[in-house]
Amino acid sequence: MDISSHQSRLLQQLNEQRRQDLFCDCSILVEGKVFKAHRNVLFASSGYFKMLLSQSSKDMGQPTTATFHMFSPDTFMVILDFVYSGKLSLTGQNVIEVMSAASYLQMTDIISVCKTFIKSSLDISEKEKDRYFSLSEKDLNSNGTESPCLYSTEWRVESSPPHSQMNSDVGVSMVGGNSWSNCTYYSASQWNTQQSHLTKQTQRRHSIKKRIRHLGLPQSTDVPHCKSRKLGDRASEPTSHISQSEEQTQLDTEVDFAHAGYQHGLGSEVLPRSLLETQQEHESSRSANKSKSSKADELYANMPTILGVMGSWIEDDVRFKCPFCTHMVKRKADLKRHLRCHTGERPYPCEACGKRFTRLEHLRSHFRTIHQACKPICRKCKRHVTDMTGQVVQEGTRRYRLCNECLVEAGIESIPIDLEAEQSPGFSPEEEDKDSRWHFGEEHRTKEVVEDDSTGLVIQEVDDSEDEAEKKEVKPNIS
DNA sequence: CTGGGGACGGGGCCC
DNA sequence: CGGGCCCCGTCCCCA
Repeated sequence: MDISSHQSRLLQQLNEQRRQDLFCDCSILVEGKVFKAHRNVLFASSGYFKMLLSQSSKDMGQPTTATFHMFSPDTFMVILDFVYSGKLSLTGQNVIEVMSAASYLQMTDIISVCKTFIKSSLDISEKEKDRYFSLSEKDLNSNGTESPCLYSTEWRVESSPPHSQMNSDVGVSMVGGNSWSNCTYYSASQWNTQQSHLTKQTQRRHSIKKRIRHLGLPQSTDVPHCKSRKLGDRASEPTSHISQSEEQTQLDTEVDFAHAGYQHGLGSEVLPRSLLETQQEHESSRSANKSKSSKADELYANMPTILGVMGSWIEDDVRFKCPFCTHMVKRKADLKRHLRCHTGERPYPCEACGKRFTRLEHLRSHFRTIHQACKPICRKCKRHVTDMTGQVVQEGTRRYRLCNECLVEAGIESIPIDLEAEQSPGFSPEEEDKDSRWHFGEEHRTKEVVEDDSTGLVIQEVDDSEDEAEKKEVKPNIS
């Protein structure tokens, strides 16, 4: 015989005990603030605590203390409230940090809710567009500079938490019939309060930024290398580990955010680099075409809404706030650029190596450095070299310069490369189409680098009928 | 293990 | 508004 209310009553009882500090056998220290909780509950709710507490299970009689520095007390309170109530209080400001913390604590339910929250924020933003225009224009017109009634959106999963410290002074109205999606209005004073909260979050931004990189979310970088992530910022934690589930969460999140482009892998698998690069090449073919209607552009198209949600006016200076983090920029275009780090899209693929970039300038810089050997410096002895005193050497798709001495020392007979004929991307698109061996568009030619074992040479194969299957002997492969 | 350098990402801002 | 430059921070590799 099941009594359905038993579970919720049990949870309520535990929550009550926690509030009254009854039978609490675990202390969690977050930036100096102490939270009391029950080991059993934490153990059952978080993979992180499961591991931590099972390691300290020998000391069952002793109270356990855990210390965290990577998220704020407010964030942990949201999570702890969820653990004891099943209710998660998410806002546009805290969702990233809550998700980051949940990722660290290995609480997949929270991560899922955060993902849903973010997705919903994008959906809802569309509906609010018209509303924003009418509001913001009227507000701006009324006094020229200030917006007396900026509004911000906040969402809550279920109702308010038992003792949420957030949003205690805001009015709530329903939006779109979504039972857990509320739109919250701020008066000017309330907005200031919110801004001070934001400022505090901004201070935390740098610490969270690193973690966000780990999440593969906004700051995700260098993904094709599947970099092993540094754990330096976690070294101070009681245990420093990244679980499989966190890894998976990162992947899932990345895929959800950035299905239009750059990916760690698919599903829960971490793909080997070779496969990743193959995928990236496929993606480069597809997404380069689609880059103009990319995720960032979609977000950008919704920008008025987002700005309505997040914009603020500081010292007569309009600034634009990113809906996904605390970053603010002065120009809309900068926000558009910034959004790419959230969507994960990299519209600029390097045709030489398949690596993709968020900006054309990064691609150019990469191409000059890696594939054009533009630096007149001997890679070995670091001396300055000229065309007379050194040569360009190719190693795979990578080119660099060696001085004549180092060339001899390495036993390489270099074959000069006409770098002038190989324009880097974007310098002169028309010329590029005619002359360059490596292209940064995607569909024109396919290039293969073939290693000839018999000669030890790297052959670049350019698939272009007009070039009569030009096989170009490039350089000795010195690897 | 550590420091230096290279590669890259991202922000500010000028043109 | 996009392109581009400069600067800084981070990560990784290597000596």
